Amino acid sequence: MPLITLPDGTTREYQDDVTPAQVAADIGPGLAKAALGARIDGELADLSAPITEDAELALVTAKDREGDPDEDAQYLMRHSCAHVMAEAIEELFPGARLVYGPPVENGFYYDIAFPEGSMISSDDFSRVEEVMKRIIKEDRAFNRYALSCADGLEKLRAEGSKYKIDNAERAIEAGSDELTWYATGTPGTDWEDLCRGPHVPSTGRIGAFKLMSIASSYWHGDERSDRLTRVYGTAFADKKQLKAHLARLEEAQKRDHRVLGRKLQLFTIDEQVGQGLILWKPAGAMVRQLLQNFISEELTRQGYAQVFTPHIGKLDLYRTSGHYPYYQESQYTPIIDRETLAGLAEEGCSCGELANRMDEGEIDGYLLKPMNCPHHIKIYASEQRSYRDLPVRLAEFGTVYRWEQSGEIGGMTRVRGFTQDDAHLFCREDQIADEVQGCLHIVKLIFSTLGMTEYRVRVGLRDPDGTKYVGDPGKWDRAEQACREAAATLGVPFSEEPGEAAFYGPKIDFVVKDVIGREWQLGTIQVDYNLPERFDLEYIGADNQRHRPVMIHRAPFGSMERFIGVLIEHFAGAFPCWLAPEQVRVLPISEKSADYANDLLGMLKDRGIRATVDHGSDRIQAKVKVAADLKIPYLAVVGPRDAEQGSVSVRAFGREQNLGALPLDTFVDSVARESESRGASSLMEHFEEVGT
RNA sequence: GCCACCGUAGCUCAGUGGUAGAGCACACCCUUGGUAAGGGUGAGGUCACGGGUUCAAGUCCCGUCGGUGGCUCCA
Repeated sequence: MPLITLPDGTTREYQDDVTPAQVAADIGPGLAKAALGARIDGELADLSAPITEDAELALVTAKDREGDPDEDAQYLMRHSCAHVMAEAIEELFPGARLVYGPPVENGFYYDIAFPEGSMISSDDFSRVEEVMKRIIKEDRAFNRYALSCADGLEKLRAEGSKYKIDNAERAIEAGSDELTWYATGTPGTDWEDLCRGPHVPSTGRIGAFKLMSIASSYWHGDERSDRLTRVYGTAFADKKQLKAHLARLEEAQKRDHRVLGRKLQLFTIDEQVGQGLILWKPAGAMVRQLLQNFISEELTRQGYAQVFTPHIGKLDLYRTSGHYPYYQESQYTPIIDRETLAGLAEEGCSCGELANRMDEGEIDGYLLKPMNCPHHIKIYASEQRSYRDLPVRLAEFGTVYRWEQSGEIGGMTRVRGFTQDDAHLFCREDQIADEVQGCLHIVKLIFSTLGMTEYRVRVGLRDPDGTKYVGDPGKWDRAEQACREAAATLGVPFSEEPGEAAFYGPKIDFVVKDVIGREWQLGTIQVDYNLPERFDLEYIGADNQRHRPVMIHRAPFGSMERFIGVLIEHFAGAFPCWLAPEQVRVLPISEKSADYANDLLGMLKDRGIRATVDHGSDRIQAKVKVAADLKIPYLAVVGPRDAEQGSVSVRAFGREQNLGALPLDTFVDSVARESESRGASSLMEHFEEVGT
C-alpha cells in the first residue's frame, strides 16, 4: 500500500503498486499529458516505473515550477533523442555499431563505430534528421524490459556487439543485478538498445532537436583503443527553446576572444611564427600591461620582490628539478651548441643515441624553460637565508614554453609560449597557511575588481591510496588542511578532489568557463616539498641549525594569455575604462572643430588618458559607428556649439543616447579619476539623472 | 598526436571542371555634415603550399602546413 508524498506535501495512498503515470492521471489530465518522467525519492525514473512502497514523488514536466526549462526533463528528452538518432543512423548506415550515448550539458552525443569506408559527415545530418522526424512522428513508446545478467550477456554475445557487451560487463561490475533494454516500440520487433534509462514515455515527446557536430573519440577514452565517431545533437521541449539555444550559441560566437582579438586588434597568430605563439598587438599589449601593473602593485604591497630571469637554462638545471626527465614530451627539444652538434655528426651519432646521451647528462644543452621555478630557486639559493628572512617571495611575469599537442592549441587559451604571473614563496612550514591566504587575497582583489564572479575553485588533495607522493604524511595533512581552510574563505563554490594533488603537494586551482562552455584552469597555488629537497635548499633556524624551507608555487591567473583570452570574453571586448586600450575618442563634427578637438586631446593626454582624434571626413554618424564597433568607452563629440561653450558632448559605450554636455575640465578630470581608481569612481556619475 | 570539417582580397564570405567575385576596410575625389555608416572613382589575388588526374583545376585525388570542433594530454 504505497503512500505517495508529492512535492507540495500532499499525500495519496494506493492499494497496489502504482506508476508515476497513474498518479499523474489521478491528479489531472493536464499533468498526465505534460509528464515526461518522475523523480522517485529524488531518483529520476520512467513514468512507467512501478512504485511498490512509500515514496516521495515529483513528476517531471518540460518546465519547472518557475517556468524555466526543467533540467531533468531535458535529460530525459536528450537521452531519448540519442536513441532516436542512433536508430536513424543504424538505418542509414548499415553496419554502424553503437557504443555509448549519454546526455551532456547542452545536448547529447552517441559514440558510434562506423564500418570501414562508411563514414558519416555533417552533410548527412539532414537525411538523418529526416529519419529522426519520422521516428518521432510515429510516436513509438519507449518500452523497458530487463533480463538477468547471464541471459542479457548471452543475448548480447549472440548479437555480437562488442561494445554493448563491454557496457553490460561494466554495469555488472558496478553492481547491477540485471540488464535493461529500451525498445523504441515493441520489444523484439522494433529498434532497441541496452540502456539503463530512464526515458520519456514515447518518441513523440521529443519536442525539438538538431544534430550539431561530429567529432572523434576513443573507446574508454584510451587513445590506443578503437577510434569512434561521436555525433553531437541537442534537444529541447519545443522549437522556441531550441531556437533560443541556437541564438545563444551565435551570441557566444560574437564574444569569442579569437573573433574579438582580430576585430579589436588585440593579438594575432602567424603560422610562420609558429602555432600557439601569440603576437600581442599594441592594443592587446596595453591591456596586458595595465593588468600586470595592477597585479604588481598588489605584489609590492604584499612584500613580494620582482625578479627577471632568462627564457632558457641549461639542461642540467632541469635534470636536477626533474622537469627534463619527467616531462620531456611536453617540452621543446633542447638546444645544442653548434660545435657539439658538428662533433656528434662527425662521430655518426644517431638521433636516438643523441637523446640517450642527453638523458644521461653526457651532452649538455639548453632548454627553453618550461617553468620558472628552477631559476627562482637559484635566486633563493644565491644567498644564505636566515629564518628571519622568510618568507622570501620572488615574483616574475615569467615566460615559459611548452610543447602542447598540436590538436589542443587554439586562440589564447592553449598556447605554446605564455607568460605566467608567477611567484615562488620560500617559507617555513608554519607559514604555509598565511602565505596561501595572501595568494588568495590577490585572486579575490583582482576578480572582484574585474567583476568576474563565475569561477570555481578546486582543491586538489592526495589520493588516500596513492603511493606517488613525496613528503611525510603529517606535513601533507597540515598543508591540505591549510588549502582547504583558505579555499573556504573565498566565498565561491569549491570542491575537494582527492587524487588531484601534484605528486609534490596539494594545490588550489581556479577554473573558469569560456564562451562555448569549455572549462579552463586559470590560476593555481601549489605547496611543494619536493623541489627544496632536490635543490637542497636551506635556511638557518633560530636553533642555529640548517632547515629545509617549503615552497609555494603560485600563479593566480595562470598565464597572461589565457587570462586575457577569458577576460576578453568576460567583457565581450568592451573593457572598462581603466583597462581599455583606447579610453576616449574625440570626434570633431567637421574640420571646423579640428583645433578644438586637438586642444581636448592635449588635455586628455596631459592626464595620461589614452585618447585619439578622428579627423576623418566622415559624418559624425559614421565616426560614432566606427568607434562603437571598437567598443571605446567614451566618445567626446565636439562641434562649434561646444567650442563656443567650452564643453564636450559625451557618449558612453553601450548607451544609445548622447549623454549630454560637460565642461572640458570636468570631463577630463572624471575620466582620469575613473581610470586611476580602476573604476571605483565613474564619469557616469555626472549623468545619473539622465540615465534613470 | 588522433578523427571530422575547413583554408578564395586586410576582414566576412559567394563561386559544383571552362575569363577570379561581393560587402566592409584601404587610397583618391566630391561632400563640412550634431550622435550606430553621405556619394563617386580606384587599387588590391601564386584561390594556404607541393605534387597528381584532365584538352582545361579555386573546383577532383594525394601529401604538407595552418584553422575549427571534439578525443587524448596539460608538471
